[in-house]
Amino acid sequence: MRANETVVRLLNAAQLLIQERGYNAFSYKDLAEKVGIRTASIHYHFAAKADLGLALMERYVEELDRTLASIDRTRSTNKAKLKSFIKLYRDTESCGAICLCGSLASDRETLSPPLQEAVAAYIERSETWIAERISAGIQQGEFSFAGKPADVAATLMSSLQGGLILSRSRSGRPLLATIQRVFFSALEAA
Amino acid sequence: MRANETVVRLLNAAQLLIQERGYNAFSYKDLAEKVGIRTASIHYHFAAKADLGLALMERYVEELDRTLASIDRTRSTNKAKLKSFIKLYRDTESCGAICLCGSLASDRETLSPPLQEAVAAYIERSETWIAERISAGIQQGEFSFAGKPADVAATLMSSLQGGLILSRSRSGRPLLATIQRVFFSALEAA
DNA sequence: GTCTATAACTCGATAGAC
DNA sequence: GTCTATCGAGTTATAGAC
Repeated sequence: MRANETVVRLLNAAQLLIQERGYNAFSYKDLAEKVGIRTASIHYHFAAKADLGLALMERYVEELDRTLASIDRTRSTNKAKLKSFIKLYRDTESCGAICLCGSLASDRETLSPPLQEAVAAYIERSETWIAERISAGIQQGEFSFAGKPADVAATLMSSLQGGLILSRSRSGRPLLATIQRVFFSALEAA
Repeated sequence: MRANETVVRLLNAAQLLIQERGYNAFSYKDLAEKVGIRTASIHYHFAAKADLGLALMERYVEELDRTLASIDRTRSTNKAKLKSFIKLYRDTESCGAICLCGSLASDRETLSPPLQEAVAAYIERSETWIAERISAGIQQGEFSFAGKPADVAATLMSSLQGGLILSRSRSGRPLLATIQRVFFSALEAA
Protein backbone atom coordinates (compact mmCIF):
# COMPACT_ATOMS: atom_id res chain seq x y z
CA MET A 1 0.00 0.00 0.00
CA ARG A 2 1.26 3.44 -0.92
CA ALA A 3 2.15 5.77 1.92
CA ASN A 4 -0.20 8.56 0.87
CA GLU A 5 -3.30 6.50 0.34
CA THR A 6 -6.15 8.05 2.29
CA VAL A 7 -6.41 5.15 4.73
CA VAL A 8 -2.74 5.45 5.64
CA ARG A 9 -2.93 9.21 5.99
CA LEU A 10 -5.97 8.81 8.23
CA LEU A 11 -4.18 6.25 10.40
CA ASN A 12 -1.08 8.42 10.68
CA ALA A 13 -3.01 11.55 11.61
CA ALA A 14 -5.28 9.70 14.05
CA GLN A 15 -2.29 8.11 15.77
CA LEU A 16 -0.66 11.49 16.31
CA LEU A 17 -3.91 12.95 17.68
CA ILE A 18 -4.32 10.09 20.15
CA GLN A 19 -0.67 10.27 21.21
CA GLU A 20 -0.99 14.00 21.80
CA ARG A 21 -4.54 14.48 23.12
CA GLY A 22 -6.06 11.06 23.86
CA TYR A 23 -8.69 8.81 22.30
CA ASN A 24 -11.69 10.66 23.79
CA ALA A 25 -10.29 14.11 23.04
CA PHE A 26 -10.08 13.89 19.26
CA SER A 27 -12.98 13.86 16.81
CA TYR A 28 -13.59 12.92 13.20
CA LYS A 29 -13.76 16.67 12.62
CA ASP A 30 -10.18 17.13 13.92
CA LEU A 31 -9.03 14.21 11.81
CA ALA A 32 -10.84 15.46 8.68
CA GLU A 33 -9.13 18.83 8.97
CA LYS A 34 -5.68 17.25 9.37
CA VAL A 35 -6.12 15.01 6.31
CA GLY A 36 -8.03 17.51 4.20
CA ILE A 37 -11.26 15.60 3.60
CA ARG A 38 -14.77 15.71 5.11
CA THR A 39 -15.87 13.70 8.14
CA ALA A 40 -18.34 11.67 6.05
CA SER A 41 -15.43 10.44 3.93
CA ILE A 42 -13.69 9.04 7.01
CA HIS A 43 -16.75 6.87 7.69
CA TYR A 44 -16.29 5.28 4.25
CA HIS A 45 -12.90 3.94 5.42
CA PHE A 46 -13.72 3.43 9.12
CA ALA A 47 -17.44 3.05 9.75
CA ALA A 48 -17.12 3.81 13.46
CA LYS A 49 -14.45 5.43 15.61
CA ALA A 50 -13.92 2.08 17.34
CA ASP A 51 -13.00 0.54 13.96
CA LEU A 52 -10.40 3.23 13.42
CA GLY A 53 -8.97 2.67 16.88
CA LEU A 54 -8.76 -1.07 16.36
CA ALA A 55 -7.06 -0.70 12.96
CA LEU A 56 -4.58 1.68 14.57
CA MET A 57 -3.61 -0.68 17.39
CA GLU A 58 -3.41 -3.67 15.03
CA ARG A 59 -1.01 -1.74 12.83
CA TYR A 60 0.92 -0.69 15.94
CA VAL A 61 1.31 -4.28 17.14
CA GLU A 62 2.45 -5.40 13.67
CA GLU A 63 5.00 -2.59 13.60
CA LEU A 64 6.23 -3.64 17.04
CA ASP A 65 6.75 -7.21 15.85
CA ARG A 66 8.71 -6.01 12.82
CA THR A 67 10.82 -3.65 14.97
CA LEU A 68 11.65 -6.31 17.56
CA ALA A 69 12.54 -8.80 14.83
CA SER A 70 14.75 -6.16 13.24
CA ILE A 71 16.52 -5.49 16.54
CA ASP A 72 17.05 -9.20 17.10
CA ARG A 73 18.65 -9.54 13.66
CA THR A 74 21.43 -7.13 14.65
CA ARG A 75 23.05 -9.78 16.87
CA SER A 76 24.50 -7.11 19.13
CA THR A 77 24.64 -7.40 22.94
CA ASN A 78 21.42 -7.76 24.91
CA LYS A 79 22.13 -4.41 26.54
CA ALA A 80 22.43 -2.78 23.11
CA LYS A 81 19.18 -4.43 22.02
CA LEU A 82 17.37 -3.15 25.09
CA LYS A 83 18.81 0.30 24.45
CA SER A 84 17.39 0.17 20.91
CA PHE A 85 14.01 -0.66 22.40
CA ILE A 86 14.18 2.17 24.93
CA LYS A 87 15.27 4.46 22.09
CA LEU A 88 11.78 4.10 20.59
CA TYR A 89 10.36 5.63 23.77
CA ARG A 90 13.04 8.32 23.96
CA ASP A 91 12.18 9.38 20.41
CA THR A 92 8.50 9.57 21.37
CA GLU A 93 9.41 11.65 24.41
CA SER A 94 11.38 14.11 22.30
CA CYS A 95 8.24 14.68 20.22
CA GLY A 96 6.26 15.57 23.35
CA ALA A 97 4.01 12.58 22.68
CA ILE A 98 3.12 9.48 24.65
CA CYS A 99 2.90 5.88 23.42
CA LEU A 100 -0.27 5.04 21.47
CA CYS A 101 -0.67 1.97 23.65
CA GLY A 102 -0.16 3.93 26.88
CA SER A 103 -2.62 6.59 25.80
CA LEU A 104 -5.28 3.99 25.03
CA ALA A 105 -4.47 2.01 28.19
CA SER A 106 -5.24 5.09 30.29
CA ASP A 107 -8.64 5.33 28.54
CA ARG A 108 -9.17 1.56 28.70
CA GLU A 109 -12.62 1.54 30.33
CA THR A 110 -14.09 3.56 27.46
CA LEU A 111 -12.74 1.34 24.65
CA SER A 112 -14.42 -1.48 22.72
CA PRO A 113 -13.40 -4.98 23.89
CA PRO A 114 -11.42 -5.79 20.71
CA LEU A 115 -9.44 -2.57 21.17
CA GLN A 116 -8.83 -3.44 24.83
CA GLU A 117 -7.45 -6.79 23.68
CA ALA A 118 -5.12 -5.17 21.17
CA VAL A 119 -3.75 -2.91 23.91
CA ALA A 120 -3.16 -5.93 26.14
CA ALA A 121 -1.43 -7.76 23.28
CA TYR A 122 0.99 -4.86 22.75
CA ILE A 123 1.94 -4.82 26.42
CA GLU A 124 2.32 -8.57 26.60
CA ARG A 125 4.54 -8.82 23.52
CA SER A 126 6.74 -6.00 24.71
CA GLU A 127 7.22 -7.50 28.16
CA THR A 128 7.90 -10.97 26.76
CA TRP A 129 10.60 -9.62 24.46
CA ILE A 130 12.22 -7.54 27.23
CA ALA A 131 12.21 -10.54 29.58
CA GLU A 132 13.89 -12.69 26.93
CA ARG A 133 16.64 -10.11 26.42
CA ILE A 134 17.22 -9.80 30.18
CA SER A 135 17.24 -13.56 30.59
CA ALA A 136 19.77 -13.97 27.81
CA GLY A 137 21.84 -11.12 29.21
CA ILE A 138 22.02 -12.81 32.60
CA GLN A 139 23.05 -16.11 31.07
CA GLN A 140 25.73 -14.41 29.00
CA GLY A 141 27.11 -12.49 31.97
CA GLU A 142 26.04 -9.04 30.79
CA PHE A 143 23.64 -8.59 33.72
CA SER A 144 23.76 -9.80 37.30
CA PHE A 145 20.22 -9.24 38.50
CA ALA A 146 18.93 -11.90 40.91
CA GLY A 147 15.16 -11.49 40.47
CA LYS A 148 12.88 -12.85 37.77
CA PRO A 149 13.45 -11.40 34.29
CA ALA A 150 9.65 -11.15 33.81
CA ASP A 151 9.41 -8.96 36.91
CA VAL A 152 12.08 -6.57 35.69
CA ALA A 153 10.47 -6.54 32.25
CA ALA A 154 7.08 -5.57 33.73
CA THR A 155 8.73 -2.87 35.83
CA LEU A 156 10.68 -1.45 32.89
CA MET A 157 7.59 -1.40 30.69
CA SER A 158 5.65 0.39 33.44
CA SER A 159 8.34 3.01 33.91
CA LEU A 160 8.67 3.63 30.17
CA GLN A 161 4.92 4.16 29.73
CA GLY A 162 4.63 6.14 32.95
CA GLY A 163 7.75 8.08 32.10
CA LEU A 164 6.28 9.27 28.80
CA ILE A 165 3.08 10.35 30.53
CA LEU A 166 4.84 12.20 33.35
CA SER A 167 7.54 13.68 31.14
CA ARG A 168 5.27 16.30 29.59
CA SER A 169 4.46 17.64 33.07
CA ARG A 170 8.12 18.12 33.95
CA SER A 171 8.79 21.19 31.82
CA GLY A 172 11.42 19.81 29.51
CA ARG A 173 13.54 17.83 31.97
CA PRO A 174 14.14 14.52 30.11
CA LEU A 175 12.87 11.51 32.02
CA LEU A 176 13.48 8.54 29.75
CA ALA A 177 17.25 8.98 29.77
CA THR A 178 17.14 8.87 33.57
CA ILE A 179 14.97 5.76 33.57
CA GLN A 180 17.37 4.02 31.19
CA ARG A 181 20.32 4.89 33.43
CA VAL A 182 18.61 3.66 36.62
CA PHE A 183 17.43 0.51 34.89
CA PHE A 184 20.85 -0.59 33.62
CA SER A 185 22.44 0.45 36.88
CA ALA A 186 20.07 -1.95 38.70
CA LEU A 187 20.67 -4.73 36.17
CA GLU A 188 24.45 -4.48 36.45
CA ALA A 189 24.73 -4.04 40.22
CA ALA A 190 27.15 -6.75 41.26
CA MET B 1 -16.84 20.99 56.03
CA ARG B 2 -19.12 18.03 56.48
CA ALA B 3 -18.39 14.93 54.43
CA ASN B 4 -21.78 14.78 52.73
CA GLU B 5 -22.03 18.38 51.68
CA THR B 6 -22.86 18.50 47.99
CA VAL B 7 -19.48 19.94 47.05
CA VAL B 8 -17.66 17.07 48.74
CA ARG B 9 -19.93 14.46 47.19
CA LEU B 10 -19.37 16.05 43.79
CA LEU B 11 -15.61 16.00 44.27
CA ASN B 12 -15.62 12.38 45.42
CA ALA B 13 -17.79 11.18 42.55
CA ALA B 14 -15.88 13.21 39.95
CA GLN B 15 -12.56 11.86 41.22
CA LEU B 16 -13.75 8.27 40.86
CA LEU B 17 -15.07 8.95 37.35
CA ILE B 18 -11.75 10.47 36.25
CA GLN B 19 -9.76 7.65 37.84
CA GLU B 20 -11.92 5.06 36.08
CA ARG B 21 -12.72 6.65 32.73
CA GLY B 22 -10.61 9.79 32.27
CA TYR B 23 -11.21 13.54 32.30
CA ASN B 24 -12.58 13.76 28.75
CA ALA B 25 -14.77 10.66 29.11
CA PHE B 26 -17.00 11.84 31.94
CA SER B 27 -19.71 14.49 31.72
CA TYR B 28 -21.71 16.64 34.10
CA LYS B 29 -24.60 14.29 33.23
CA ASP B 30 -22.66 11.26 34.53
CA LEU B 31 -21.72 13.19 37.63
CA ALA B 32 -25.26 14.46 38.23
CA GLU B 33 -26.61 10.91 38.10
CA LYS B 34 -24.00 9.65 40.58
CA VAL B 35 -24.73 12.42 43.07
CA GLY B 36 -28.48 12.57 42.50
CA ILE B 37 -28.87 16.19 41.41
CA ARG B 38 -29.29 17.95 38.04
CA THR B 39 -26.43 19.13 35.84
CA ALA B 40 -27.44 22.78 36.30
CA SER B 41 -26.89 22.39 40.03
CA ILE B 42 -23.31 21.30 39.47
CA HIS B 43 -22.63 24.59 37.71
CA TYR B 44 -23.66 26.42 40.86
CA HIS B 45 -20.72 24.80 42.70
CA PHE B 46 -18.29 24.58 39.77
CA ALA B 47 -19.06 27.09 37.03
CA ALA B 48 -16.98 25.24 34.45
CA LYS B 49 -15.62 21.71 34.19
CA ALA B 50 -12.10 23.14 34.40
CA ASP B 51 -12.95 24.63 37.80
CA LEU B 52 -14.06 21.23 39.05
CA GLY B 53 -10.88 19.64 37.76
CA LEU B 54 -8.72 22.25 39.42
CA ALA B 55 -10.52 21.93 42.76
CA LEU B 56 -10.05 18.18 42.53
CA MET B 57 -6.31 18.33 41.97
CA GLU B 58 -5.84 21.00 44.63
CA ARG B 59 -7.60 18.78 47.14
CA TYR B 60 -5.51 15.84 45.92
CA VAL B 61 -2.24 17.73 46.46
CA GLU B 62 -3.33 18.81 49.94
CA GLU B 63 -4.21 15.23 50.80
CA LEU B 64 -0.81 14.12 49.54
CA ASP B 65 0.92 16.63 51.80
CA ARG B 66 -1.08 15.43 54.81
CA THR B 67 -0.38 11.79 53.99
CA LEU B 68 3.37 12.31 53.55
CA ALA B 69 3.54 14.30 56.79
CA SER B 70 1.65 11.50 58.53
CA ILE B 71 4.06 8.88 57.20
CA ASP B 72 7.03 10.97 58.30
CA ARG B 73 5.63 11.23 61.83
CA THR B 74 5.79 7.42 62.23
CA ARG B 75 9.59 7.54 62.57
CA SER B 76 9.91 4.04 61.12
CA THR B 77 12.63 2.99 58.68
CA ASN B 78 12.90 4.73 55.33
CA LYS B 79 12.08 1.45 53.63
CA ALA B 80 8.88 1.16 55.68
CA LYS B 81 7.99 4.75 54.82
CA LEU B 82 8.47 4.09 51.12
CA LYS B 83 6.36 0.95 51.46
CA SER B 84 3.58 3.03 53.01
CA PHE B 85 3.78 5.36 50.03
CA ILE B 86 3.68 2.49 47.52
CA LYS B 87 0.74 1.06 49.49
CA LEU B 88 -1.35 4.02 48.35
CA TYR B 89 -0.80 2.92 44.76
CA ARG B 90 -1.39 -0.76 45.54
CA ASP B 91 -4.75 0.14 47.11
CA THR B 92 -5.67 2.12 43.99
CA GLU B 93 -4.66 -0.86 41.84
CA SER B 94 -6.90 -3.20 43.82
CA CYS B 95 -9.85 -0.90 43.03
CA GLY B 96 -9.14 -1.20 39.31
CA ALA B 97 -8.49 2.53 39.20
CA ILE B 98 -5.54 4.69 38.21
CA CYS B 99 -4.11 7.71 40.03
CA LEU B 100 -6.05 10.94 39.55
CA CYS B 101 -2.78 12.68 38.73
CA GLY B 102 -1.74 9.98 36.24
CA SER B 103 -5.13 10.07 34.56
CA LEU B 104 -4.97 13.84 34.15
CA ALA B 105 -1.31 13.71 33.10
CA SER B 106 -2.23 11.43 30.21
CA ASP B 107 -4.83 14.02 29.11
CA ARG B 108 -2.49 16.92 29.80
CA GLU B 109 -2.73 18.68 26.45
CA THR B 110 -6.49 19.12 26.83
CA LEU B 111 -6.38 20.65 30.33
CA SER B 112 -6.46 24.28 31.44
CA PRO B 113 -3.02 25.70 32.36
CA PRO B 114 -3.82 25.93 36.12
CA LEU B 115 -4.85 22.28 36.10
CA GLN B 116 -1.67 21.36 34.25
CA GLU B 117 0.30 23.15 36.96
CA ALA B 118 -1.49 21.28 39.74
CA VAL B 119 -0.64 17.98 38.05
CA ALA B 120 3.00 19.02 37.81
CA ALA B 121 2.99 20.03 41.48
CA TYR B 122 1.69 16.62 42.55
CA ILE B 123 4.44 14.84 40.62
CA GLU B 124 7.13 17.18 41.90
CA ARG B 125 6.14 16.85 45.56
CA SER B 126 5.95 13.08 45.31
CA GLU B 127 9.36 12.78 43.71
CA THR B 128 10.96 15.16 46.17
CA TRP B 129 9.63 13.17 49.12
CA ILE B 130 10.72 9.84 47.62
CA ALA B 131 14.19 11.22 46.90
CA GLU B 132 14.52 12.43 50.50
CA ARG B 133 13.58 9.01 51.86
CA ILE B 134 16.05 7.27 49.54
CA SER B 135 18.77 9.75 50.42
CA ALA B 136 18.18 9.24 54.15
CA GLY B 137 18.06 5.48 53.64
CA ILE B 138 21.44 5.50 51.92
CA GLN B 139 22.99 7.61 54.70
CA GLN B 140 21.57 5.30 57.35
CA GLY B 141 22.80 2.16 55.60
CA GLU B 142 19.36 0.82 54.65
CA PHE B 143 20.07 1.16 50.94
CA SER B 144 23.24 0.85 48.91
CA PHE B 145 22.32 2.36 45.59
CA ALA B 146 25.12 4.31 43.92
CA GLY B 147 23.12 6.63 41.63
CA LYS B 148 21.34 9.88 42.39
CA PRO B 149 18.31 9.58 44.72
CA ALA B 150 16.38 12.00 42.50
CA ASP B 151 16.89 9.68 39.52
CA VAL B 152 15.58 6.65 41.38
CA ALA B 153 12.67 8.72 42.69
CA ALA B 154 11.70 9.79 39.17
CA THR B 155 11.96 6.21 37.96
CA LEU B 156 9.88 4.86 40.84
CA MET B 157 7.21 7.51 40.32
CA SER B 158 7.09 6.67 36.59
CA SER B 159 6.75 2.96 37.23
CA LEU B 160 4.02 3.46 39.84
CA GLN B 161 1.94 5.65 37.53
CA GLY B 162 2.65 3.49 34.50
CA GLY B 163 2.04 0.35 36.55
CA LEU B 164 -1.46 1.49 37.49
CA ILE B 165 -2.27 2.29 33.87
CA LEU B 166 -0.93 -1.01 32.51
CA SER B 167 -2.31 -3.10 35.35
CA ARG B 168 -5.91 -2.99 34.12
CA SER B 169 -4.80 -4.44 30.78
CA ARG B 170 -3.10 -7.43 32.38
CA SER B 171 -6.23 -9.39 33.36
CA GLY B 172 -5.81 -9.40 37.11
CA ARG B 173 -2.12 -10.11 37.43
CA PRO B 174 -0.96 -7.66 40.12
CA LEU B 175 1.75 -5.33 38.90
CA LEU B 176 2.43 -2.96 41.78
CA ALA B 177 3.62 -5.73 44.12
CA THR B 178 6.12 -6.73 41.44
CA ILE B 179 7.30 -3.17 40.97
CA GLN B 180 7.81 -2.78 44.73
CA ARG B 181 9.86 -5.97 44.84
CA VAL B 182 12.07 -4.98 41.91
CA PHE B 183 12.53 -1.49 43.30
CA PHE B 184 13.75 -2.56 46.74
CA SER B 185 15.83 -5.31 45.19
CA ALA B 186 17.63 -2.66 43.15
CA LEU B 187 18.02 -0.34 46.13
CA GLU B 188 19.52 -3.04 48.31
CA ALA B 189 21.80 -4.67 45.75
CA ALA B 190 25.17 -4.76 47.52
C1' DG C 1 -14.11 7.64 -2.97
C1' DT C 2 -15.56 12.10 -1.72
C1' DC C 3 -19.04 15.25 -1.36
C1' DT C 4 -23.40 18.03 0.82
C1' DA C 5 -26.84 17.80 3.94
C1' DT C 6 -28.73 16.33 7.89
C1' DA C 7 -30.33 13.24 11.59
C1' DA C 8 -30.06 12.19 16.38
C1' DC C 9 -27.77 12.86 20.19
C1' DT C 10 -24.69 14.71 23.92
C1' DC C 11 -21.88 18.36 25.49
C1' DG C 12 -20.91 22.41 28.69
C1' DA C 13 -23.20 26.28 30.09
C1' DT C 14 -26.93 29.97 31.15
C1' DA C 15 -31.49 32.22 32.56
C1' DG C 16 -34.70 32.56 35.67
C1' DA C 17 -38.41 30.41 38.81
C1' DC C 18 -38.82 28.61 43.38
C1' DG D 1 -29.08 25.58 46.56
C1' DT D 2 -31.72 23.10 43.34
C1' DC D 3 -34.85 23.07 39.85
C1' DT D 4 -36.93 23.32 34.65
C1' DA D 5 -36.08 24.80 30.30
C1' DT D 6 -33.24 25.93 26.80
C1' DC D 7 -29.29 27.48 23.89
C1' DG D 8 -25.52 26.84 20.75
C1' DA D 9 -22.06 24.07 19.66
C1' DG D 10 -20.01 19.70 19.11
C1' DT D 11 -20.41 14.63 18.51
C1' DT D 12 -20.87 10.16 15.76
C1' DA D 13 -23.11 8.50 12.07
C1' DT D 14 -26.20 7.99 7.76
C1' DA D 15 -28.51 9.03 3.11
C1' DG D 16 -27.92 9.97 -1.24
C1' DA D 17 -25.84 12.91 -5.18
C1' DC D 18 -21.80 13.07 -8.01
